[in-house]
Amino acid sequence: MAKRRAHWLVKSEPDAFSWDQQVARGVEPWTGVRNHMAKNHLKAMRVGDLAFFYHSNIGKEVVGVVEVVREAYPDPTAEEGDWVCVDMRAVGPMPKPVTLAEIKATAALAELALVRMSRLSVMPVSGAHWTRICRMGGWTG
DNA sequence: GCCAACGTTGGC
DNA sequence: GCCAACGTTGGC
Repeated sequence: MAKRRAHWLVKSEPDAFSWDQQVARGVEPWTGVRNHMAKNHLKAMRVGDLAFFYHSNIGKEVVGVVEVVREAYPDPTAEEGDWVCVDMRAVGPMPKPVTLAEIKATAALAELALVRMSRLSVMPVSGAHWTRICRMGGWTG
């Protein structure tokens, strides 16, 4: 049976860590998650899964796609608690970044966690939502 | 700068 | 174990 990839969305404030930095570094640990729901999503990620890279606060748009290259391991930036991080690799930029405003204006995306749970920083994206956002952003990868 | 959502903390 | 107070995130 073929392995089925899951899809995700991860948020970063570009002030702290931007898409350009992700691209410049290639592979980078995704650290700093301090929310249990988000942590559980990180733990569920498998090598080869793809994720949208979303800029929160500034931009408020999906700017690129990253791939999980190392599954959950202890977050070295956590001083206490069993927080985890994964390693992400930049796959490519969205030809046309998909803004939060566009997502909110799309009825088919009303159930997206980005809309429903605005504070969650790591979330799953259904196959249908993934395809839809890729189409909106001109992503053909 | 304000506010809503929501997680965490601490008193009881 | 409940709940009010408080802090943080993130959109506007």
